[in-house]
Amino acid sequence: MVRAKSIKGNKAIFTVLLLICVIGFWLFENFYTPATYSVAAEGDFKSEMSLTMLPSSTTGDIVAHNHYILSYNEPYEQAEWVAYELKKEHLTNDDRKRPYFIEDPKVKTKSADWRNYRGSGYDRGHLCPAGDRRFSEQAYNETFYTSNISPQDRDFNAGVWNRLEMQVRQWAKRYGSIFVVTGGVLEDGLKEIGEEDVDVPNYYYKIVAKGEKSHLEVIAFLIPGRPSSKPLEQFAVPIDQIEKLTGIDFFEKLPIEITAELEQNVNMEGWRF
DNA sequence: CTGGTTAAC
DNA sequence: GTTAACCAG
Repeated sequence: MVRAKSIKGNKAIFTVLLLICVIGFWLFENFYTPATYSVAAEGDFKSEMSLTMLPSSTTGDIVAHNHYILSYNEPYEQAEWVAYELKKEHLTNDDRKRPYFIEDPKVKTKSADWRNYRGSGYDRGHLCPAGDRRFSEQAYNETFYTSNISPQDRDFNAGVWNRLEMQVRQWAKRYGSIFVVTGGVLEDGLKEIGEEDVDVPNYYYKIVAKGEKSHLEVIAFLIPGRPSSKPLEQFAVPIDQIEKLTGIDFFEKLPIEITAELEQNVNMEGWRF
């Protein structure tokens, strides 16, 4: 009978579709890997320094890569901070091929596409500098996630900001090991670029720490995202000022007795420029 | 070092 | 769309 036959036919088609779904899912699970530079084996965030000195996250979206950690702020389409330890041994001149900027596979909300920056007039400015992570291909490539960049004025990035990054490398070379936290000041009313509305910070900050937990030495910088030929010293500010602007608590895991005075003052002794 | 632009595949 | 070579501050 015609009707029975058609039901049978539908059943067969349904079975085939189901099989395709099952096989497809199996293939996806077993062979699909998202674009990533991550390598499970590498990673050096077991160190006490990194764990005890991480800032607070205003978003809760903390992502740990093998050689730096960040807190992503989705509405601004960039990290609110990026933190990493810079050791003397990290400083190398290894020649590396610049990879493509890709979405950070570990940011659940998806980090901004690099095309937001195209034609915007702004640089894709690294937060964790590529120049600090040249010691391995993995470390270098990791800095090319779009979660690690922020729109920066060309002459700011290649100028005063680059000078600060070079100074930080000098400090690492001189003092052995330092801890760095950096980001743009994310606030209301910022200019936005691209289809995803990536915010353009007006200010960038960088906090550098060295020494033992008990007597930490910290210096903080707040620099407008414009070209400047002023000496870096003139941009030093108390950490408190950056905390008020960003809402981030930079040494929340350390005892208040240690951090209170540390954060209220600018102490440049112990930091040779 | 910090990057962008261009042209060829 | 990707990549390598070249260019600029």
